[in-house]
Amino acid sequence: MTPPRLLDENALQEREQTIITVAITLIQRLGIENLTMDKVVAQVPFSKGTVYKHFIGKEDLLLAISNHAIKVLSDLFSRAYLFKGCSRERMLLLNFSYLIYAILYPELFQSVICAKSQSVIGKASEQRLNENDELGVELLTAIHGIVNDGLADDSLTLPEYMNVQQLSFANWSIAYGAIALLSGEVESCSGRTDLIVERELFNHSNLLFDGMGWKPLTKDKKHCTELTIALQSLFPQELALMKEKGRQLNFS
Amino acid sequence: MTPPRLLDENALQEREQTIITVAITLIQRLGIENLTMDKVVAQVPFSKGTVYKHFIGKEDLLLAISNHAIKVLSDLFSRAYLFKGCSRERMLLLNFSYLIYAILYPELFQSVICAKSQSVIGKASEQRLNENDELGVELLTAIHGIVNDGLADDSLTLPEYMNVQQLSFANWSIAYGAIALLSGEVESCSGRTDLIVERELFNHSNLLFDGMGWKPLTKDKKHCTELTIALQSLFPQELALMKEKGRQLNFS
DNA sequence: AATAATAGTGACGAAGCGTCACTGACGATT
DNA sequence: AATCGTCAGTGACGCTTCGTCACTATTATT
Repeated sequence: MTPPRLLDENALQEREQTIITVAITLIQRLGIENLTMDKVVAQVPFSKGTVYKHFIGKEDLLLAISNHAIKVLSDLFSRAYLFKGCSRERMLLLNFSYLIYAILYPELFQSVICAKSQSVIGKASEQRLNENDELGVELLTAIHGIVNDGLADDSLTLPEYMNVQQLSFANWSIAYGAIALLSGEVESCSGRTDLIVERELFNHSNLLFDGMGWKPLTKDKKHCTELTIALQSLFPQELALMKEKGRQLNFS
Repeated sequence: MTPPRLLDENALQEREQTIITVAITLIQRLGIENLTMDKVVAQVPFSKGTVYKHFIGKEDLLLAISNHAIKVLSDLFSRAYLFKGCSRERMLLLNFSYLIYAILYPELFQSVICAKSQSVIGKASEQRLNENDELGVELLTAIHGIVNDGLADDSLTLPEYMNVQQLSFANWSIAYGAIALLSGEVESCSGRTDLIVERELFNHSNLLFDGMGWKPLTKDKKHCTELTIALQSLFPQELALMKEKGRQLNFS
């Protein structure tokens, strides 16, 4: 006997996306700490059992949200990667695309961070973890690409004891540090009076790039107005959205 | 009538410390995600009600643990601050003291990060939040101090658009980024093959310091052996403990 | 119509959090 | 010595959340 095929793959995907979207909305409204499966189920046109067909548990759903979030970020990264400009400028743009993302979608940014914790990873499905890995690699690809371009046109030289991966990671790491500590309503860093996340990200990036000898150095060229223009051309919609939120980037 | 004084302040403090210690042990054993008040109560010689006299909720206990953790870190920081050496070397040492801390006490490191989240902050007691602020400032004091020493002896000059606080924060931020992404068993950063936290921390720190123009620059002096020696003299016990754990620092 | 296999449901058990009505101990008062 | 008032301490209980599973509904095949 042939087992009846009642569910098409497409509808399944769609339903999964519905659940994820609802969950993200709930996180926006109530905060990630108040997300419960019961609330998700209540907001969704199917029952608990069905939701649990898609996600083996709350943590699996969280990781799915994180994966969705990484896809959104990935899009911003690739725009920075494809920008026509010198490599150093593009890397700075990439860092700022990360910032824009963190400001515009704080709930997504938070989900990704939250999903890194052992408590989530330990309970998510194998498949979703694999997807997470792939997406992570995809993100790094953009960074690697820019570093490689810098090496190719000689505006950047590898320090003797560092390879491309390490340089790329250094960039990711400093952007992550500044944004995680300063962005959002997270009371992350006491004594952080007068610290403005976009300004610090700008400064940290330039200090790092100067330290790498990534040309043009700050002493030869102020990257400030250039960045403003590039951001405007690359992320017009996003900046407009931020303006609506009453948030404008300001690095003087 | 005189209200009977039956409880002395000292015993209260001691009891609170007992609870905190037990909770930390539980976190070590079971992971922070599996810490429950019931388990703490079961391990402690007094009842739930009494525990809740000290901590208004689970989150309050978590913040108390975080505060304890910061005190431990503070001690390491001040040792780095008091080291006899040039300012740049001391700042590098401070960053490494942070790393040692993260490796030696991963549960404390994790508690601090965890306690930054809105879900914890929002439910902790006012008093404990104040203590947290003070401790945070204390931490930054050591960093500020080293930066100021660097400025005083002219090995470091403020970039025109940055002040002491910003420079200090830059250092904190890059150390945080590297350690948070690479240290511990947190599956934080996919595609992180071949990244070794101590080596990357070493590199990021030096790139940043070079970018700041903090003398002596890497091109004039390899800071590698110097760091090894200083670490051995400042943190002999800690390094020995790490060795016991089968973990040695390796930045080549 | 009967059957078989899958899709979907929601009541329920387990576990965790935090409360509150109660117990008991001790000093003060009579 | 008896009574009272106050406060430390207790743990059973109510509430919420998670995730399961026995059951119902739906659809394709015979």
